Amino acid sequence: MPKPLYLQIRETLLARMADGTFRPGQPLPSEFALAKELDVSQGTVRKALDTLANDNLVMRRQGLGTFVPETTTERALFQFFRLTGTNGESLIPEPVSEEISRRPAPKRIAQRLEISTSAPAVRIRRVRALNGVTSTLEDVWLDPKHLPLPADGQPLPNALYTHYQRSYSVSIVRAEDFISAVAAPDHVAEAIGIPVGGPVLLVRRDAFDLSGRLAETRESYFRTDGFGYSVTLR
Amino acid sequence: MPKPLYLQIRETLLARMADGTFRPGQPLPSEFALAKELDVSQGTVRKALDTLANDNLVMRRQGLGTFVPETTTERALFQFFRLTGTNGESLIPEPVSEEISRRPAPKRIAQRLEISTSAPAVRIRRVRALNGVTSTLEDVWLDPKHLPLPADGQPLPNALYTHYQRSYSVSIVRAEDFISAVAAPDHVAEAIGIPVGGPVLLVRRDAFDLSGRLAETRESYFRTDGFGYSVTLR
DNA sequence: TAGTGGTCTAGACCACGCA
DNA sequence: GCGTGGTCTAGACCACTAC
Repeated sequence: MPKPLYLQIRETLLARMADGTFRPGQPLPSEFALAKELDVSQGTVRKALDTLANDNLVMRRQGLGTFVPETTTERALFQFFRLTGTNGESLIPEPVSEEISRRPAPKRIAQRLEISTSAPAVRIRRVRALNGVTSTLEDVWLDPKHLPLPADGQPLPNALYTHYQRSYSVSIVRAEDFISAVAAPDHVAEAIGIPVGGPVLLVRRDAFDLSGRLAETRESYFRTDGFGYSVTLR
Repeated sequence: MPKPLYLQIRETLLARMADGTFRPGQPLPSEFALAKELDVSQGTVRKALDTLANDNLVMRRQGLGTFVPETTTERALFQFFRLTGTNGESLIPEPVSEEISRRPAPKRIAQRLEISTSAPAVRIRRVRALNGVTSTLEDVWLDPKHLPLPADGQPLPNALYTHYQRSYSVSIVRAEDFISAVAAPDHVAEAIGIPVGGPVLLVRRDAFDLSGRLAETRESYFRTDGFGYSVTLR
């Protein structure tokens, strides 16, 4: 019992995005061109493209074409940065400091990255501000075999996802967040200017690329006076 | 410049769900029947139904029909209860205590419900347990003109949304959560057995019905040792 | 067997962006 | 004016459910 045609087409198109045949920012061939090449009707190609557009995996613009989305800074912020002000206004994080190191990952991180605790992993520790107030410390962990990351000392873009895509052709398309409240550890409290043990939001995030592979895992601490994590369920 | 036909059909069908012409648990007329009645092609009705199904506003089952979803307990838990264990397992809240009262709402609540701070509102204060551990206290606030709610002393179902639908034909279809970390206030700490001032997750939720109207607002405190709020972004 | 939604096709016309 | 995606239609056949 094979999958429906349009889902097979979807997989084909996704594979071409993952392997670089279709590149971010570039248009896909037109519906008719794809239909002819893949030997199905234009309506079936359309249905495949519709499901992809629905998952934010392509962007369609009438009169222009169907595009592989670029992980622009705006897009990364809009799609994946869920912190808003108390009234729902969006916020833009401003860099305060960052530090890249290579070190063995703690067990819980190593497990998520599926690497050994003795192998060195890349850790990016960033402190950022919201509305001018230093309010977040986050540790991003990467498997260097997958995302080697730049030499130390080189400044990172504010939006890492943009950088993954441009430098390594890794497009982040899905993130799973696990949110809890914890007492601020010493280094967090110091970095973001709150009392040790004060309540902070801890967001553990696993981010996945086009092929469904885990690309990074991060742990972000936020002070939440004046803002919070917003999400809509339907 | 009128809306596309299929969106007009969508609105028509939504209106019929909101006004009770189509009732929860009941099937809609078939695609062909709707097409004939509304004088459009079956494909257009299908497209309207597809968008509704995509938003979880109808449920389609091949060979059976298209149904107005019932807010079953399972559905309410699956769709709107985002607390999971550390490894992502779903959790089922068990009632510990509840107390219904009518009282003026604090200003921030009154503003969200769009009622006056002097008018009495309904407050449901519930304490619930997860995995046998008392871990959440939540205050649900209602506008009695919209959802009068049962006489005191009468037990409430564990899932309020089910009750709203059965007793008042109010179907909750969308919720907006705003999540922060706070120091546990006295009454929360006492209720869920943690130290006063310890970190707890505070989830403020606005829940909306089929017609887009705010049906309730709630503030839930959770201790997050052993579980957390899970969400997937794409 | 009858009726439902699911897939697939084919073709017409519209709205938009651009040269 | 041309090519793109967006809407709408019509009809064929498949897969599932109920009786």
